Amino acid sequence: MTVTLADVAARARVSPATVSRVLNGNYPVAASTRERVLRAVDDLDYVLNGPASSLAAATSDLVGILVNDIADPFFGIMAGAAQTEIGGPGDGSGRAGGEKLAVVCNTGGSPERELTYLTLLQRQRAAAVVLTGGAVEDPVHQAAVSAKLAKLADAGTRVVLCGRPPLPDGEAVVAALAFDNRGGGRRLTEHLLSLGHRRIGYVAGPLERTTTRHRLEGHRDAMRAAGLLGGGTGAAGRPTDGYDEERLTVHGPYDRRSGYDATLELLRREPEVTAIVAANDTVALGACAAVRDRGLRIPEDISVAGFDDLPFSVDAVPALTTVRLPLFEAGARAGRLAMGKENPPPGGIATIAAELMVRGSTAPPRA
Amino acid sequence: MTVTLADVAARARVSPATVSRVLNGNYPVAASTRERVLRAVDDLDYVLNGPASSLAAATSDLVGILVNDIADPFFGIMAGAAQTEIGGPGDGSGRAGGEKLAVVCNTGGSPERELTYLTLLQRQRAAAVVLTGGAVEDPVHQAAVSAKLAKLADAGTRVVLCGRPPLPDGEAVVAALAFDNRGGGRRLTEHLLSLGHRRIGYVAGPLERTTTRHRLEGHRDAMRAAGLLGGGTGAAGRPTDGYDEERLTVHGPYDRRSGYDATLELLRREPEVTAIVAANDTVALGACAAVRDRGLRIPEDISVAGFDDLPFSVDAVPALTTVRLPLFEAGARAGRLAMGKENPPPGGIATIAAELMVRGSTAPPRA
DNA sequence: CTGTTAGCGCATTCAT
DNA sequence: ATGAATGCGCTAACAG
Repeated sequence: MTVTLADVAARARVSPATVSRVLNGNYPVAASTRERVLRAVDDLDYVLNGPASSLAAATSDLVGILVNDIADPFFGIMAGAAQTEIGGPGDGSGRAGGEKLAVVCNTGGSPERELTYLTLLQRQRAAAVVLTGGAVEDPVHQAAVSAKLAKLADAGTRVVLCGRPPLPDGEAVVAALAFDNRGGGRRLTEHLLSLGHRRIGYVAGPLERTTTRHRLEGHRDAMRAAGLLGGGTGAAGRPTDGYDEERLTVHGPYDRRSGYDATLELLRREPEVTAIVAANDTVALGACAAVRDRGLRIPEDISVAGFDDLPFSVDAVPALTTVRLPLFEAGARAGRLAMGKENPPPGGIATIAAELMVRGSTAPPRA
Repeated sequence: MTVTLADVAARARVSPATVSRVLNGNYPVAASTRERVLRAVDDLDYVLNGPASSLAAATSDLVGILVNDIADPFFGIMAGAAQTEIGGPGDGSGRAGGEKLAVVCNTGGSPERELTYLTLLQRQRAAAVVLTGGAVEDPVHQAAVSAKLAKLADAGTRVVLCGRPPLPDGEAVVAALAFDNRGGGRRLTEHLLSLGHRRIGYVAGPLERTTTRHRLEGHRDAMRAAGLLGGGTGAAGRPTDGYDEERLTVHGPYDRRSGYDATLELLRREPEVTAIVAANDTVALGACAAVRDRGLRIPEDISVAGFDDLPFSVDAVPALTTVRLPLFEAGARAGRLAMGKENPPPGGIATIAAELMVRGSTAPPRA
């Protein structure tokens, strides 16, 4: 019923092997016979059987891109950029030549689903896998992921990390592109400190996420350097200077609502807060709404800052002070790395700079 | 080197067929032998070979979700919702049982890439395909897509449309979930008219897109009913009542920048405009920025409205008047339809209602 | 309930 | 430059 390679071969009066060769283009074929074959393909409307092809070749043209939340532009931008590099521009014929099938898989931030997708990709003998965004820090899960990635790499799958810190045992990955979340977080808080803020509330992301931790650490680095914090991360705790960091930190998911609720909570705990730093721009938007609903002005009464510099942040009112991450560039680079179109950075690890964007949502505190 | 089903069979002292049966669970197997097989699978760390399995079974567990722009939450929300229904909750084992691999493919709005992805999915013998968002109206391309979908359906792939109008020849699709873009557009403009607006600028989406056309038609329906428009779509043109619709309509992509630029252009063409209707919320955000940059207030000087009611719209300042589309619900339903978990609507077509959300960005024009 | 037997459709040796 | 033959790893009848 369905037309196969043999049918094409028969119609073109060549052997199946020859058809295979022109389709894959990895082998010299006389121009005339190629023409004949191609015509037969079109005549018969033949479409290669992917599974059969993958079985015989022991590899597929599938490339998986894992994201934590597909509804979040943070991931959408990276994934889209990666897909651009992987899928190729398309030849316009719709015939789908040597293209890779770049597909994005939404883990929803769930470790189980991440593992499941990885297994599914492994099962499909994926050509490459790109993991985007922060990792869950649970040691058991991390070990499981590392083991899975090692197996994937072993089977010839190229593994690339984008916006995620390198693996403890980085041998399995082609490259890791990590954002400088810590440095960005530090510079953002330094900016607030330089404006004169001292009581700064922090709406952090979900617990046990590398992104959350690094941004928060950057914030606390800056606070500590300003003498506003007691014992630092991992250091022996000594009494804090007037208020403790835990009280001014609230954790929650990376969404608008979390920013809203957490900000109300911070305002309740510490009415004297003059600035709110949010885990990311989406959270910051929620924070802004909460501040306004409490009848306070931004930035006159309270400064608010975000992270990522998503496209909508510049249109917020007032425009959001934030930390810019080159999401598109990083995603595109990850895509090229996954395709072997670009050489990995030295040591397989690259840290991507984060740039402070000062805009209207931050200003000196009231006297 | 790589462990196969036969290895598992040998270790469990059963036949390969039995292993296959426990793995697929579609066949009665004694509990004791199942245990034995499962243990062997774990011991050997066996992972099913997807291509081989798909080849033999003549179907794969891949489900494709096509989106126009993965960086746009409009698509991200639908795709994420669909994926939730398709991927299943994950069994937590990471072993990946009878799961489907829901993957999203980003066409970037390009007809060629859409076709390419469809071919790739066809090649993979995908179990189902979900097409989201508006379609390109070019007849040649539409015919090509229809033909491709017919072939997919023919090969047993379930095709579902989500947020896209039904195909002319709808036989190929399981179901089409269409948004009532026209009705939503009409009600939005009626709202503005009822506030007293008469000179309304329209920032439309890209040309030749169903979504663009339907929303614009709804707008013009309302304008015409109010006697503010000349000859309508397809009707014989008669002189318009004071100004022509073309002059108050600017087309552009569905992005922030388009909204910004188009709004400046509208303001230049017709300084007396009292309201701007944008193709969607993202565009509306750009429009707001342009209005402000021109020194005008929202909504006192100019009202602005969007479409979709994306999560950030309620946090805009002032909150955006818009038309709410139940993106998540629609995506989830499309996912269930694709999995055959839900019965198609009568005739395979369902129109999904759009709800007007009146918020702070619209108000009566100045006297 | 379990084993045996045949392919699924293609890529790839090895010849020629 | 092309053809012939082999097997990739699994599922699906069919037996039993």
